[in-house]
Amino acid sequence: MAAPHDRRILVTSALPYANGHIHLGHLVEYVQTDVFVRFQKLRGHRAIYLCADDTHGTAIMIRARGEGRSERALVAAMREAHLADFDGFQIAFDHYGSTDSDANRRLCDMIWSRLRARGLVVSRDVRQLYDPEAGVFLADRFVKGCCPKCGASDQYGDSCEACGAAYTPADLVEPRSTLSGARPEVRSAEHLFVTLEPLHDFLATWTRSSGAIDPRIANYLAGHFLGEPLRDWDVSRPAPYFGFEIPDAPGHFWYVWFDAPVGYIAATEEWCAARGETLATWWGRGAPNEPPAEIHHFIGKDITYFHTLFWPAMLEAAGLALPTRVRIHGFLTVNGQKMSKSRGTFLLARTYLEHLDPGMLRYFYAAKLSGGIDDVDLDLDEFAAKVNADLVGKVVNLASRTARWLEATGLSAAYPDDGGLFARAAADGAEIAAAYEDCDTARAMRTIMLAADRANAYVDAEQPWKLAKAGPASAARLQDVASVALNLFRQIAVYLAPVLPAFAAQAGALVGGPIRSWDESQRPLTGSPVAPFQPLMKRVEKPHLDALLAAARAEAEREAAARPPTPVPAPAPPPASHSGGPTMTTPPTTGPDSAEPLAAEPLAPECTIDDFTKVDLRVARIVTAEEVPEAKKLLKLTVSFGGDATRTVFAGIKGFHAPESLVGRLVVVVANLAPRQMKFGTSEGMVVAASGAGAPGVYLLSPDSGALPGMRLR
RNA sequence: GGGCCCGUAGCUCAGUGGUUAGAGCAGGGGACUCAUAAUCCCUUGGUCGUGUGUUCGAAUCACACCGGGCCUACCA
Repeated sequence: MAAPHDRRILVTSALPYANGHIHLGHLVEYVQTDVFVRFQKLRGHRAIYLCADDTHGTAIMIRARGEGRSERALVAAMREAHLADFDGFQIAFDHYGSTDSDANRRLCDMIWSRLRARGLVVSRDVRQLYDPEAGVFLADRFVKGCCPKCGASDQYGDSCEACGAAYTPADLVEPRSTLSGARPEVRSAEHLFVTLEPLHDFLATWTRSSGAIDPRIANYLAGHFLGEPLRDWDVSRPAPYFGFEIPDAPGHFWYVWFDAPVGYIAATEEWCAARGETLATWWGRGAPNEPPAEIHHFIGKDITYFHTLFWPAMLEAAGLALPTRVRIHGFLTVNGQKMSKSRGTFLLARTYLEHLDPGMLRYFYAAKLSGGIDDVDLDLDEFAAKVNADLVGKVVNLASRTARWLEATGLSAAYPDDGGLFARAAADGAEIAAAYEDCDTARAMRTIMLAADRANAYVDAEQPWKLAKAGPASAARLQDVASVALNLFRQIAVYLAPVLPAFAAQAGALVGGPIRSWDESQRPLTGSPVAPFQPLMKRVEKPHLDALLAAARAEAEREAAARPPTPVPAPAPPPASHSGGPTMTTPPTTGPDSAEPLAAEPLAPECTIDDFTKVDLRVARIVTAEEVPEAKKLLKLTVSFGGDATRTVFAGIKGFHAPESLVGRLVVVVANLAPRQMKFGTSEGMVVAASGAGAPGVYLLSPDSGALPGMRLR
């Protein structure tokens, strides 16, 4: 290890695929990585945390097609969602790129030409199933048919779930494309391969002796891949493919797994460009006066061989720095089982954020992760018990039971005799730091909680509440006791800061200011003012967990309902009895409102007041309302903003509101919406209405009586 | 079928050759009342999966078996 403050540490998490939202399983890795990076920064090292969206490949292409938009539109939308989720969980990337970037294209090109120059690229024809209707080659999972061994129907192209037989898609009986239903044909196409066998010795040595990977993994690789000649790696896909076209092989695109890890470097380059640094500082192999940077990859066990064989092979061939360490973790289970949509345990990041504090999950993961590849189980009862006992009962309690006595006086001017408690916990810092360094956060958390236990015992023994009642004679002693307790509290907050950044900030606001350095755990504070105590964390209660699971289940059901590949028929118009207006369909509510509508449609990402004011909402009066006979859902309305300002608006409320009942009533209109040419005329605005899960219908909004057309909503 | 990991108190785990095996949570009893029914003290609870070895000494090492998990499969 380099001198303590001389380390340059580049850290990555695996790139999330732009085909889906972030869930709690992903977050095991991002939390683990973020904790590691925050720890390194707190220790004063130069650490950067880089990640990116993984955007290319067939799955994205197919999904974009299905949604009737471009791949880039899909990818851009998913990026926003990913970033909002990460932000919610306090995952602090130094840069978050995309594999669909200019930097990535250039770097892929660079690495590719170096592979070419070393003669590692070979070309060969591959016979693959082709969907003549969709016009694409089919990956194994896009083909279904009957198992050639046992005849089971509806099996995927690689293996049979019924009898376990393995085969190739071409072996399937009565194969069909899951994209179009067409019968695939076998076609031959040229593919480009990276031949890895020339790097066999290098990989055998590197996996075994570089220290980058756990010996157990090295053994697995040795047995599984390195015990025989390495197979060539197929890195190209014929058009059409969403990705980068290979410059010296027109019509061929780099396979998504080729350009994905290069995204680590591309993100670094973008980060460097923004700060005037050079890429070689991080991915170069070092110089006499500049040793190479440390590179730490955090990944899940499912992508082990990409990161321990292909990736180092690419880096070696390209003359770039090799990973210092590949950290492999297991999967997440919930209540002891795989996350399951039908059980309601498929928990999306944003669903969690709507119900619970992200810090609690960060702590729970930290308390569970010990650096190994075992799966992590999120048992919700255990989660609640652990978070409540440790964070609320022990740590937060320390401040909440003593801070009030120091609001007036601040901390004692000299650190009082505490029987060696602070010094002991300060000495524990070395062990805690070693555990963090090792990604054994479970050990770190255990050690920290022991300090919290000792601190609470101290408070009990000193009985500051009695000192408080004893009056001025005991004031100095009271201040001393509380000063010790708050110092021990802040010391713990420093140790927990990598895991609980928001909590650490609040602790700093209470006493001592922002926590900037690990060293702050080594010296007690004296004389500092103490702010009024604010609640730092709420206990997890059963209803919170029940609501979370209910929301997850509702989400899964909503998604399942939206999934059928055949176009969903337009909803049939409801019975005419619904058309009398909003009052008829809304029974008075007595008990608590259902959680269903919100659960089914989680809140959108946060926006600013500026975002909101871009939308000009006005009160308007409906002047005319008429049926559009050919339209299934639309009514044609003329609305007035007062005076002679009127607009023609098509509103999707047919069947829920009789036209004649609408004339004269006040509604809310998006007044500055861009005009939209529709089949039946131009719509010059949008009438605001509510709809969602839990009840059918579309509900118009009405202002309180007295509002005038043209008034703005704000 | 093969490989790897795990099996310690009701639960989650620490302890990996050396005094009567530990912690947190849960259970029981008590104290306190400052604190988010939080905290503190005492306490119940384990033939350390089973068996056989190695050793002066085994939860810890070896072998076999039983049970669980992960990975991978007519190739390690």
